[in-house]
Amino acid sequence: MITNMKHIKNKLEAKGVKPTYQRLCVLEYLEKNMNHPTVEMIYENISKRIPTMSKTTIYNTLNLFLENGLLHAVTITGTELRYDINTSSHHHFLCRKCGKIVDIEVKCPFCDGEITQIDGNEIEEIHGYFKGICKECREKNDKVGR
Amino acid sequence: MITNMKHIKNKLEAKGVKPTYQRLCVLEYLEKNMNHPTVEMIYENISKRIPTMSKTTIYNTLNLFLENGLLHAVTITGTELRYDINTSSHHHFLCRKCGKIVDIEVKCPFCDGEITQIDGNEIEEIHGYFKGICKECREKNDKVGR
DNA sequence: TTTCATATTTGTAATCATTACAGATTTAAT
DNA sequence: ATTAAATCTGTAATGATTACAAATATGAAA
Repeated sequence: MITNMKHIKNKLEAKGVKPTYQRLCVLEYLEKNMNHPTVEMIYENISKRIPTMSKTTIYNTLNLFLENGLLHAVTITGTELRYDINTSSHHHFLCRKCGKIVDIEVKCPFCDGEITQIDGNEIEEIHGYFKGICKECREKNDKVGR
Repeated sequence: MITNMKHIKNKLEAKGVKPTYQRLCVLEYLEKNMNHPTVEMIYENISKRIPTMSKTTIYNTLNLFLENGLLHAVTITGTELRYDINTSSHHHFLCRKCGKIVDIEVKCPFCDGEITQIDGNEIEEIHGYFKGICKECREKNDKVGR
């Protein structure tokens, strides 16, 4: 699947965000890399193409995208924010061994948006986080143990 | 309800943690303040009683408690860790207006511990985070708007 | 009780993620 | 082409957390 720049541009304009070159690059990276990258990962990659790219611009752009609903932030590690282009309702799994974050496509009673408040608290966002050992790390561990 | 030091001491010893004075104070504070305090809040309060208390000791102690299952960490804000003495299965709500974190006692399919893995990933921890406007902020807002 | 090894605490410095800010550059309309 | 506004850049500041080494406390052995 090829993510072309025209599609990226349309996506920005549809949300009322002016499509600058830097913004196009950030959004394109996020569409190609859906592994919930850190700011550092995004910066490192885009710096190769745009050597003058500033990390501040990455932060500004990501915050702008967040405000306009182009992204979701994942706070699962507690020490850094991860970014997720997949804004549909889903949960996340963090492996405590390799640090990988994977999407969890699982139904929960809150995902469908039917429940709008709990105990009088108005719900705008729902985040489900699982932590443990991922499939790959478990299999790797089994081999070593044999 | 009075949380006496003897009970705190027993709780530490039951988990194999040597009950030093600093550790007793941190655990006592957490039992009395179940509003998911930050490190700063814990430090500020205990400093009043123990003026020599070091923030590093707070961090060391909290990490020790985490390792020994005396606490849970809440990563809901993304920029700081919050600490929760309530280690039973429950979820959290963060108000984007006042920043308050409240416990959400709601049943979800994962809370009961019956589901131990998803897509081959072994689940050790489950965290449910809701974000929105809390009951108090909503009511306050209604009054102003009238 | 003294001695000594070990664990704990303390304070400072370092690190890492993020934001603030001001100057430089680009954009878009006139 | 001019010019005002928006955007980008780089550095400095902030805030949370950890690293580390010196100081202190603890507990067992003599």
